[in-house]
Amino acid sequence: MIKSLNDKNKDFFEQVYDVTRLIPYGRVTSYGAIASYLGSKKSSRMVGWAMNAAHRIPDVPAHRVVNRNGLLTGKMHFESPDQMQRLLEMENIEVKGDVVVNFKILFWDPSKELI
DNA sequence: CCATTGACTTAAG
DNA sequence: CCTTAAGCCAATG
Repeated sequence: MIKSLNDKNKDFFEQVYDVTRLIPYGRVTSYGAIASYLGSKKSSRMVGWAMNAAHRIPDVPAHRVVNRNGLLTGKMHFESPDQMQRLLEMENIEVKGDVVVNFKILFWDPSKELI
């Protein structure tokens, strides 16, 4: 152990990354759903913050995480504002007016679909 | 150390 | 439909 990163540093964030990686292709979920699955539904803000920090992690499909209305609230934080929508459309997810069409059908709830 | 902000959500008016 | 307010908690100034 040379650098010894803080062991506790990977509590909430790491779990968020894990769940996010498990989102199936062509499906989406919400910050609240992830937060709820991890225990605190009201910590959805932290999920958003985790996504912000997830930029350094290539395996985390942050574009599959939207808010509870299917709105692409985090699109501003991508390389370009239209990148998020583009990535979604690339997975056959239709986006209209920054909102995921059929969001409620494409919605992937970790606490229900993930065991 | 205190204040503000934010990729959120829910409730109330 | 729009505005406040509250709850949550890390990061930033």
